[in-house]
Amino acid sequence: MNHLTERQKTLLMLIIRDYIDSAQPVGSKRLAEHYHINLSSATIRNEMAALTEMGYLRQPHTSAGRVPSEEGYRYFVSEMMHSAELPETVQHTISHQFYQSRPELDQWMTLAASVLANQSQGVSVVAAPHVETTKFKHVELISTQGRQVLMVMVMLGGEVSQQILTLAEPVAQDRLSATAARLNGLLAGLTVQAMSTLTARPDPLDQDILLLILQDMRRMTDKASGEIYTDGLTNVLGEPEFSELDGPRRALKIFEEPATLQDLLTKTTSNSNVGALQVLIGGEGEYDDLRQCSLVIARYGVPGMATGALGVLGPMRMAYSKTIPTVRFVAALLSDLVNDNISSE
Amino acid sequence: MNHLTERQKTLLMLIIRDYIDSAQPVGSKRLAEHYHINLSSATIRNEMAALTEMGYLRQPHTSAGRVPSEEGYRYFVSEMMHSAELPETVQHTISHQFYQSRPELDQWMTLAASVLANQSQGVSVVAAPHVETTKFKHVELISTQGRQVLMVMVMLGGEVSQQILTLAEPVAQDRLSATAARLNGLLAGLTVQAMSTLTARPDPLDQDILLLILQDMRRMTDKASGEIYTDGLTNVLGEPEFSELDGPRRALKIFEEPATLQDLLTKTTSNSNVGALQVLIGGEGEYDDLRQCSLVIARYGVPGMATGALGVLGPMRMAYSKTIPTVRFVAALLSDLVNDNISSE
DNA sequence: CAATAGCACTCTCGTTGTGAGAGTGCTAAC
DNA sequence: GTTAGCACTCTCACAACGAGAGTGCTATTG
Repeated sequence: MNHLTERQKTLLMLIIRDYIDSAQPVGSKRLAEHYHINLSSATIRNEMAALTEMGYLRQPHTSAGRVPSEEGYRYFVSEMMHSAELPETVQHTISHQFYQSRPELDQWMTLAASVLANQSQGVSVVAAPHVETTKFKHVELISTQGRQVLMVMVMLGGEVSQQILTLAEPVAQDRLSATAARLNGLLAGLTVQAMSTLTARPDPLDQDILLLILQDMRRMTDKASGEIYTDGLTNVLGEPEFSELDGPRRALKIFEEPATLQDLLTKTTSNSNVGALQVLIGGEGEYDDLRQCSLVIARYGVPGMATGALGVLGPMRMAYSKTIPTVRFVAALLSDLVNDNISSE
Repeated sequence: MNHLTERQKTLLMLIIRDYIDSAQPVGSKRLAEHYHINLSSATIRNEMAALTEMGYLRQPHTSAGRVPSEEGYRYFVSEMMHSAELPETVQHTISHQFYQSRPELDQWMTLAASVLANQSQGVSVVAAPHVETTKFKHVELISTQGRQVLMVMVMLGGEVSQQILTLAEPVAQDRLSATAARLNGLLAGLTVQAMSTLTARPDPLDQDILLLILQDMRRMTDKASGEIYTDGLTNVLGEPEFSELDGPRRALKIFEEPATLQDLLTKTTSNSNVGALQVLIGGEGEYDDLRQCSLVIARYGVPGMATGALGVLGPMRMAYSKTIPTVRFVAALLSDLVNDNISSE
């Protein structure tokens, strides 16, 4: 595959770079003039023909400039992947924001989404970390009124789930506290699997709550990760390809279906390790709604403990050179934060 | 102002109705043919000229049909306001969804946003109810690791706030529980005001936590309502006025600035009672970004206890006849739910 | 033999012109 | 008061056309 001469390589890079910020087909003459390569337009034409032949470029119609093909972008990105680093000043600014925000998960998620969207000028998606082997830590039962009880569950990783239960009949706070205390002793450190093998509790209230806890933990394990945070929708609305075609507009529909989004994030990153970046260009033939878009995703967190995914969606000609390092950096940052949050346990 | 003859009235209604679902200027001939009024196109023209004179209609250019002006929409809406009711079957379907969902606030909010968006084909906004006189009920302190402590606070209305604290030094769960118990006894039922008059606690940990509780309750009171839920963005993206002009596109920017949205919701509904609907047409001269849009808002909840706001944003020619009853119905439904949730206290 | 200059060819795009169609306002007749 | 008729205006869709940009190919050059 990699039978490109050095000259073809730089040419291809230039073309893609130019197209990314002009959004218009780039021709041989323009290329020869704007960038000081010591080549005539004719030579460039020959090379361009070759690159087109090889599938890296495409021409919208006979006499227009060339436009990168998906293959072209892919090549471009693979070059970009290793080299690019976010400028130190930007790194500092971002870290600073994180460390001075309130140390809560949803603050971090929102911030991450915001940073990604601003830096990349695309739409950002951040999926909260999912504790992979959820272990029970603590439950609180708080009577709020009549028959309604607030149940707050804490997992070992710090994940919290709250739920309002409606009991068959009113129960005093004393009895609730006693039940909670007994269950805390019994369940501390257990996984869902371990819990399901327990024998029935003598006290019927204990038994009822136990079942609810089990059910809730299953629910948390089932949905791959918690919530999804998004930012930057308006960034992309202005792009030329979004105002004309309605192809890319369909892509935005994804953001209204959390389930689909979840699926996409987890599926595409499940086989990649934390720290590795994945770039999905033009839906890769699989995702029809993303035909004209690209997606840069990374998994973050502590493998085996808690991981989440985050990424940026944009037009196929998105500013990869900015997006890729940003995604990588934010993923690393969040990994650190998650790690700090878990490690002492 | 209301010097319209009966005939002008029906004509105006017909024109607006037609424009709402055709999105095209409506002419006298079309009107005479499609709807069986016993009038010739010439007569209709005369009436249309009169309506234009009075400011209810407008013509994009000399020889095109008429288009409703903002004033026209306003008239239309005021007629609609009282009469319209949601069909019973739809009412049942919606109620059903609510009563079979998990009885949690954020489930309800999400559902409300979804229902509003689907029914009205616009963008929905739902602001969680804000407990107006926040009263403390209960606090739990749970050691999660080292120096970090999870604080869960429950308010009388069932509102919950959780926060992770980092203490100066590790504290055992026993001591945390004791502190929580003491504070629960001390603070139960108090408002922020009442709390601030308390004298300092003897135990330094108690005192620290007390301050944090106070701070957190202030935070909850300050931000007018809790979170904002949104749905249906893609509904509106397809509308003709959104694909051409970028005026309305700016309106969507609002949804990325929770603060602005908050402001809009609270400001415009603060002087109206729960149950009353407000329709903002074309930004009413105040909101520049909403120039080409309309907004149907209602306040819901239990006045004096906990109220929130909800609404639908759409193009100026939105389906008011569906949106208005839906907004009213969902507001009433949420009011009931909030009421049920609070009343027994 | 790779690089280049030159040239004929192709395709898009913005402009201009034109005619059909839709809608209006006005006046005169019912 | 209502309507028929008519002249007028304006938009919109379509066609023609020329400028401009870009290409591929071939002959020439260092």
